[in-house]
Amino acid sequence: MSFGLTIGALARQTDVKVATIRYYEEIGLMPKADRTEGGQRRYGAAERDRLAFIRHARDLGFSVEDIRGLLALQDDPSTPCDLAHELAARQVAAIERRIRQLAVLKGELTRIADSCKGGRMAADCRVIHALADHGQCAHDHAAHDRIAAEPAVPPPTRKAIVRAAKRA
Amino acid sequence: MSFGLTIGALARQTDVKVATIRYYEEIGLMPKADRTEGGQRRYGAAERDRLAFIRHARDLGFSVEDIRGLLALQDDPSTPCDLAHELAARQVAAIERRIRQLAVLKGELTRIADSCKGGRMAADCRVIHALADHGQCAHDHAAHDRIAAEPAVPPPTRKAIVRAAKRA
DNA sequence: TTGACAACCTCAAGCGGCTTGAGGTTCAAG
DNA sequence: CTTGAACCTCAAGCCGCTTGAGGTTGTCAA
Repeated sequence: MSFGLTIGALARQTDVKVATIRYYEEIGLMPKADRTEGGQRRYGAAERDRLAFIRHARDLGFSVEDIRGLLALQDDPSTPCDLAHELAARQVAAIERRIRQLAVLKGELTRIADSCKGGRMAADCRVIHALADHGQCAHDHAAHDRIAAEPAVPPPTRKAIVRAAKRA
Repeated sequence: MSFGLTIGALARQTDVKVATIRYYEEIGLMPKADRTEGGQRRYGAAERDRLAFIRHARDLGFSVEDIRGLLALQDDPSTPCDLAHELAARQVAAIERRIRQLAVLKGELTRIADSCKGGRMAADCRVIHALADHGQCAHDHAAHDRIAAEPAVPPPTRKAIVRAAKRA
């Protein structure tokens, strides 16, 4: 089964950095790896697949906590997959919100920048003035919601997770 | 000039949290505030305007470091405003990139979620399988560039800034 | 067998941009 | 004069890693 992949080889295959793999082990996303006598990690196909799954889900914008849930599903394939759909749907909705927001911001910024073509002094610069006065804006805008969906159940703190992972 | 605004009143007027205002003072975005005899902060119109400027620029997605540059321009209105335009243009470009990425992600996720309508077991769930296998994806996707533009000159570390602000 | 050297190891701290909390002090109204 | 909301400082926490120091292992050629 095991190919005896080193952590570096695994990193190359999955395009996940070495330090990140160790981090995933620390927080319990990846299992504790087998070790050589000298203490170096060695991985097999199952670990590679799991890491690829994580990588892909991260690329799609899922939070680490979301991924914990998705991995639990994958680990126990007899449970219903409604959770996976709910997470996916929330993620799509969050992405849509974010796209709409960004479109508004882009319009605002473009309008501001176009209204003053540079080369003049800051005192007369429309960019500066527009930033100083939100009243000039065509829309309300607030850029800072996050993409990740908020979990229905308040999750354990990160410190708690790291600690739990260390105990286990 | 000074209305003698308390930090709480300023927070309400600008929609910036009290703790955030103190943080901005710590990192030197806001000047050290005047204090009452008892040591409480009091603000005037100039500070309110500056904070509104910061708030607005943050809403538009500018990083704190970008804002430092924009504020310096505002503080010295005889300098040319090319920097402001460059920052604005970079920000627009970054937003466009981000929107394109998110559109790809959304398409991918929607396709995945639609291909399996829930209610079944995780073993057969397309969402789970699609996450496990990037080969099923219609596009490459990597969600994790940031919106903020990278500065041309490597900036001082954050710690250094906080320390410098404390010395001053 | 040995020596070089890349790749590995752990542990601690850093990044942005705030937020939260503990534990204490000030201020304005009644 | 007393209440109590609002203020103060300082430290630590949040996410999801990344970086760095300082030391050890594994592999290859000479």
